[in-house]
Amino acid sequence: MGNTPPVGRKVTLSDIAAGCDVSRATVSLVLRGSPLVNKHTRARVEEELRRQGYVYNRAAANLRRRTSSSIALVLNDLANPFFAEFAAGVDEILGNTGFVTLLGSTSESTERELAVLGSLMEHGPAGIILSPAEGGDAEQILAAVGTQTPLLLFNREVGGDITACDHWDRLFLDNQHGARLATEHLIAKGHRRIAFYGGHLGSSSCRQRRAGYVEAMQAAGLTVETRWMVECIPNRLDAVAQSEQLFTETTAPTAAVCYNDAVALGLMLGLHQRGLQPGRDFALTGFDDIAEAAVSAPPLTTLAVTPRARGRQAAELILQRLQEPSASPRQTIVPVQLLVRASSCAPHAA
Amino acid sequence: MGNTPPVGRKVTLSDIAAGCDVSRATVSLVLRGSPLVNKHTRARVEEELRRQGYVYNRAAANLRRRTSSSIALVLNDLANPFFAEFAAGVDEILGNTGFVTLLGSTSESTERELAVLGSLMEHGPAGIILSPAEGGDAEQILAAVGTQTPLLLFNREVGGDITACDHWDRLFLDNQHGARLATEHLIAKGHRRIAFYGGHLGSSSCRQRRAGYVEAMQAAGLTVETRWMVECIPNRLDAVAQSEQLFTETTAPTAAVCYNDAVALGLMLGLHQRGLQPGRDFALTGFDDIAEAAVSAPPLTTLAVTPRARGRQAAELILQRLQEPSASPRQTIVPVQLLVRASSCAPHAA
DNA sequence: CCTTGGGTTTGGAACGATCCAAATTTACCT
DNA sequence: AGGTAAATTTGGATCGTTCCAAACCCAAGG
Repeated sequence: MGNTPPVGRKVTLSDIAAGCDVSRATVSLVLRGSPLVNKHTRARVEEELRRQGYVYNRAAANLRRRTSSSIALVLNDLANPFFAEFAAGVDEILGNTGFVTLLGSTSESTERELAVLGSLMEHGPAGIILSPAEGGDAEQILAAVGTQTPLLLFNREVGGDITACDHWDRLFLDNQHGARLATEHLIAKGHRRIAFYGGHLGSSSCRQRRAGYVEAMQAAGLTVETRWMVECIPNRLDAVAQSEQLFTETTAPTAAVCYNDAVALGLMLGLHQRGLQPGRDFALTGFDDIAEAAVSAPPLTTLAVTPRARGRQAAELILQRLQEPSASPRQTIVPVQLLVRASSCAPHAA
Repeated sequence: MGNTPPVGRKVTLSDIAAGCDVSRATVSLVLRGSPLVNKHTRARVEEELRRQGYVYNRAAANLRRRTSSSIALVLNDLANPFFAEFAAGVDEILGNTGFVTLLGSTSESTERELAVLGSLMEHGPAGIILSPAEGGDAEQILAAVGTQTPLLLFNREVGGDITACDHWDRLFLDNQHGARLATEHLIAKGHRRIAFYGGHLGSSSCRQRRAGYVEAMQAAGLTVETRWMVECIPNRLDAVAQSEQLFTETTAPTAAVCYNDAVALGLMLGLHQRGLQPGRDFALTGFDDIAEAAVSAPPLTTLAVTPRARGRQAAELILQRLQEPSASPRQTIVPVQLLVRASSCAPHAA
């Protein structure tokens, strides 16, 4: 009874139509649950769909309808748990909405970022969520993505002539306020010689966190020593390597606001190597609240940014943008929360 | 000079053809770098492509050519650094090869896994890399992905009737041997009362690791106490909660082989709470070598699995499969390497 | 018996690319 | 100039779906 499904080739809507003797158009209506089609034909068609194991070809449909059902997610560092959580959040929402996530990881390389964006654009995503690589150029990115596809910039500002991109939506953490909170917390603990440790000036988040630190220091009437503002690659390894820079002079800082948790954990190791015990001889704070922060020795005072929730938020923002393509661009700054743990002790010996 | 690019609509190959007075076919040849087209026409067309800001529509091309340029990557837990690194590795290779990664994260839910697979299949991926959720059913997965699309199973076996899926490629860690190495190491340190801590029996990797543990214990003539084989959800939180189970009897173990690093780190916390110092009063080993393992207190002895390299390998395996669709299915077991750190001390007091 | 009209169904032209066989131009040789 | 081979270009069909206007069916009403 009935034809057999085609071999080797995928089952198409025409196969179904032929299989139960109706037109392609009718099958298409059934697939989309149109109320136009008669109950009995619908049943017959649905049976045939099952029988032949039909799978919908969304690419073909998208082509005809001039629509898209994918969102590109381009991240500067997927391996970083912060972004991995973020990606999980994005995918969670997109999956629920019938969109599919096109992933691109740039490993912090701007050339690769452009290549990835170019490649993803060829798949015609409905929108783009981009956490840019450091040192990227706004105009180049704009050239890669065009003006038709809405883009949500996450986490970092991008370099170059930004005015050309003022129609992009933005989702940023309140870096400045977060760093200010951390600094104020250390000041309240009694510290006066406080460093800002780690990060690259190339990234906007680092500049913003430094600004928050400076703000708090000045508000408290404390002097900001430029030799206590140390740059390093924001990972554990370089953070260990550069840590000695804090102790070159006779008067060393007693505390440090660190660019992020990875840097803070690296600094802890560096302190140990100098015979200092973090959380007793030296106070420090991080940023991100990665899983490790709660269980390091000592547990790390840091700023919670709930990356998974940020991912969900980013997905929702881009979906909203698809609803209203011409609404004015939106910049969202999400607050961060100070989590006090044992690493931010009072100064050891006065 | 020349027409203006169309507004609102995307510029197509026909626009270019019209813009420089050649046929669509010629433009198509230029795009694909065919040697057939004359130098001068090529230059003219390329200029026009630039001028109008053309972007290739790969979906349309794929439709016509009956090909695909995407690979689906479905992971049970993207937020886990192990899988995040893996995903980064996959994307690294795929990106270089002109494929795009369709991401799907299932959060360890089998219903969601089926939904995600179904949704991704509609986009017609050339292949699938799947790290299945716990407790999934082979036949259901097979029904979702069909027999046309090659699938690479990563990290875990899947439940149910596997015989139906023996054409799937597989990439697994050598869990059994890894756990055996860890256990032998602890035995060599002088331990005789060794527990196997954490993981779910529902997952094949846990069963394999337990098997390796049992193997080593029996080979050394040591008894395996079933009350020292404790299950827990493989995350830090539950690992802390369940840790007391190791100490219910008068004779407690002096060491534990842990299901993975997260569990081991949780157990460390649990030990602290009992007043035991891991790496001095109690020895333990992990599995995975997550970033944290090297810097925990004490640093964790564990099995390195280099997830990023696994990701690259998975991508390469699936690409090979696309080259030779009918080659016989391949099962790859990758060796793991024991990294000895301070957590695996000798027994404290005999 | 013919009309009217709601409920269903349908052919054929899109969408944006590629393939293929055939047409056109150019180049070269007697 | 004429003829042939090589180089280049091209129309039209096609991939799997959706849209649209038109066609079909059947019962009720005049």
